[in-house]
Amino acid sequence: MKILIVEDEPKTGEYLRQGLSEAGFVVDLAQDGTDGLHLALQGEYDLVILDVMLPGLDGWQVLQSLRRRGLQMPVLFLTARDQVEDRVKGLELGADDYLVKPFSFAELLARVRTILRRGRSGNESTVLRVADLELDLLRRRVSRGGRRISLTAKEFGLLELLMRRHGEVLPRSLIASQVWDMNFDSDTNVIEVAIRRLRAKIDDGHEVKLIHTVRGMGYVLEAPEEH
Amino acid sequence: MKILIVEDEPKTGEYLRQGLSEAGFVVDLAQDGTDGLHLALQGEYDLVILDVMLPGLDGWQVLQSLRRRGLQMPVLFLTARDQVEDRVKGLELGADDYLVKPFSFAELLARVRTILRRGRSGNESTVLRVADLELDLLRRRVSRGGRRISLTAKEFGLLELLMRRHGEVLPRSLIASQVWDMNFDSDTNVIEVAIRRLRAKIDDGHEVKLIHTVRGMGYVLEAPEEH
DNA sequence: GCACCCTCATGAAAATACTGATCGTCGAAG
DNA sequence: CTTCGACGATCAGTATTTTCATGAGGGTGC
Repeated sequence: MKILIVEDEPKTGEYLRQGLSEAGFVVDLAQDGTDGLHLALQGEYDLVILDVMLPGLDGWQVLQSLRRRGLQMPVLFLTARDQVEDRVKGLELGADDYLVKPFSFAELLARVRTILRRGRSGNESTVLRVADLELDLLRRRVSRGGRRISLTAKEFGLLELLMRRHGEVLPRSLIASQVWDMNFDSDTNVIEVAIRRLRAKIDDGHEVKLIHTVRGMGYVLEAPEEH
Repeated sequence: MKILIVEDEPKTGEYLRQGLSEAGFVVDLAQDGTDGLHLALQGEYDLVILDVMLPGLDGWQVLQSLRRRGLQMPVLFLTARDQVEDRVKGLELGADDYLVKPFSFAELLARVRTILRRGRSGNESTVLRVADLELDLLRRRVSRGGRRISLTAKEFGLLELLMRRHGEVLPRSLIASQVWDMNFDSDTNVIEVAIRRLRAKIDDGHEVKLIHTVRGMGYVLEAPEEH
């Protein structure tokens, strides 16, 4: 899950980035409306968190531009205490929720999780399952065949992506941009290495392998066909 | 399921009413203690949410009157962060649980559901248990394996959070916002230090450790897997 | 003065990235 | 059908970076 934060105050922005990334999200941070809009237009975010008070292009203009260009990702906006009209305006423009500053990080996290869950048609569960492999998003735990497996943060993020889109072949460039915050830089093999480590934990010692390489295309996680 | 909210601040009350009714509860709202008590005495509520700071008849008096007249419905009360005595007092008077302001709506909802699920079960509800570790909210005491452990206020608050959400990995920023009132402060390591002190009291000298670090993600309290 | 809780500095450990070598697989050509 | 070449995948070992634990020092409030 990838989140864009648009917040001009560096300290707040940095803190939000840090906190959300501990909570398992991939986070980009833009310092003003123009940059924010630019990034958001790439369309690769699952959620945008938008401060309304921004120098230059303000929060509504960003939101408006996004919606006008057909981008439908959820938007959570941050507004000042007594600006009640703000929230009405924001919701009219198509925001999904708002938070009044100052807010607690716990509150933000709860909202973010609610919004992201909402999209997935009623699936209240925090557990992803493929065959006998389970990944619990909230507890941040993974198990296969009931046996607990401990993963590092990157491994967890990678597996989460593979499981969310299981059955789908994911190109390396996609993996690079979702799990790492990099645009594919061909002279590194971080991904191969990460896949290898993940395989060691997930597939080694199991008859049925779940992670498969698709030559020239990428990787896919799926339970093999029955015969 | 019918809930009564007693809250004098209109904005908060309205917010709670709205949220809970969206969640599928039937909700009544009283603006002061007298009205609240009056409504509650009709005895048709499954839960009462009670702000302790009320003009006129305060939360305690309402709670006390209810219990004295034999009404046993669960009561969840709302208290300020620094009023530790309030929490004890409330539990002593027969409330079922409390929530510290400011809280997130998600938190409230979770607490409400827990209380309604378990029904009214008196003082048992004031003790949190994980493995051989016990935390008594009412007496503000902690023990492990029957041996008493004395904690400071911060340590107690931290442990309470960890125990309430045991099994869940808690990001530092979440901990910071819940236990401290630090919402956007990143350059501090209070949490590491507090965890260390807590570990010294909870885990040192025990074979099974309950507090675990999850690198890059946060901390979790849980009993290790059995094999 | 005594708890308590914060900050700071430092070292250790873990996670991650990089390097370069080897291995496998696929397709083209014989 | 077989062989060979090339590209990508895999792997181990090492370097680097990030994160965490820890002990000490100092301030604050009761």
